[in-house]
Formats: sequence, structure tokens, C-alpha cells
Amino acid sequence: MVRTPLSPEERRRGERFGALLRRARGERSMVEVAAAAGVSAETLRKIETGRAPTPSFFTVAALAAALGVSLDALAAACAEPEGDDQALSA
Amino acid sequence: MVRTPLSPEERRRGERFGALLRRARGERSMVEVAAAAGVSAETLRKIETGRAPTPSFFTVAALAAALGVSLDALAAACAEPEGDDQALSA
DNA sequence: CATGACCCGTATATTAATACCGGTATAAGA
DNA sequence: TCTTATACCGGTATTAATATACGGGTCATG
Repeated sequence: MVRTPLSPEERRRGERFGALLRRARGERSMVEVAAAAGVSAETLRKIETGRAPTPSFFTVAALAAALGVSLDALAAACAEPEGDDQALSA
Repeated sequence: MVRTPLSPEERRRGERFGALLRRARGERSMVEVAAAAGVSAETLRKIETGRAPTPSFFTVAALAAALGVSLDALAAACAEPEGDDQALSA
């Protein structure tokens, strides 16, 4: 076995994660946030839409910094499918 | 251009990051921490030795949880080459 | 000597990050 | 109304890199 494909659960976690980032982005545009984080807009879009379910740590860290959210809060929020309704909304 | 190879700076950042994790591991063995985080020992070793300079966010999150360190502290520590001497040593 | 812990090299399938092209929808302007 | 611009989404393509596994090597400790 060499790197088992991602499980549906992991993909769902990626979708939750992307939804969190998109919510944290608020009114700002993708290109604005992506530029602030130093990543391409395509990458941000992929992560937000869940098409990149397991993004790089430093990419996420840069995005979190640009969005002003905590990495620990992000990890905790997408680890718990329930109770993340108002998470990171501030 | 399709995914520029990692710059030497990014690789150095990976080495700093790995050193931080190794310091946070303390006396515990690699297999112990890797099992607790749900990743393979090879993966943990690669990250610690800097041979995996840009690990996945969720892999790092699982390791940080197993080590009891903060993701924000990790990101901040490896982003600043100076002043991380006693970081995460507690 | 044996065991445990770590390291290194190699191998492999899957994925990340980037880019380009086109499509859709909405809003502003002539 | 027609056009333009902005913003997002989808597919495809390409290289680099992850995550995993195996075999062997080293070094200390028992």
C-alpha cells in the first residue's frame, strides 16, 4: 500500500474546512485574500470548494494569517462537524 | 509554470519546523507519537528531519494535538528564525 | 549478542499547487 | 437592450511533493 486514497470522511472534512475559510473570508474577494496570503487564487478556490481536501500546512497558515483566524480554531472547527455554526464568524 | 520547486528558504523553514516538532516530542519515541497522531513513523521522521518541508495541514494538526502544542505557536515559531530558542519547550 | 530507536535510500500511488480556457451570474454603463 | 467588468466555478494539464512501505545501516544500551 502506498498512500491510501483519501477516504470520503477526509474529503468531507476538506469540504468543511473550505467552507470555514470561505465564511472567514466574508466580503473580500478571492484574489484579494489569495494575494494577501501569497498563494494563487486557484489554490484558494480549490481549498474553499473542497477540491484540495488536505492542503499544505504553510498554505493554510498563510491564509489564516491573511484572514485573521486562528489555526487551532480552524483545526478544532473542522474536526467537529457539529457546533461549528458560528465558529470563526467574528 | 506549474508549481515552482521549493526554494531553499522554504526548505530551511521545513527544517526549522521539523526541529520544533522534535523538540516538542521530548523523550517520547517516534513510533509512540506517530501512533498517537495517527500517522506513520516514516512520515513523522521525514517531517522532523526536514525531508518533508511542506507537510499537510491535518497531518501537522494531528501531530500537534498528540504533542500538546499549539498550531499557531508552531507557525509563529518557524516563521521567525530568531527568538525560537525556548519556544514550545514547555 | 540482542534489542530498541533512529536514519537513509529507494519505490509508488495519490495529491498539491499552479496555470489556462471557458462558462455562469450579477451589476454597472452606454 | 447590449456591452463590459467583476467574481466565482468547472475541467484539464503539468510538475513537485506528500504519505506510505521495505530493506538495510548505525549507535547506544541491556
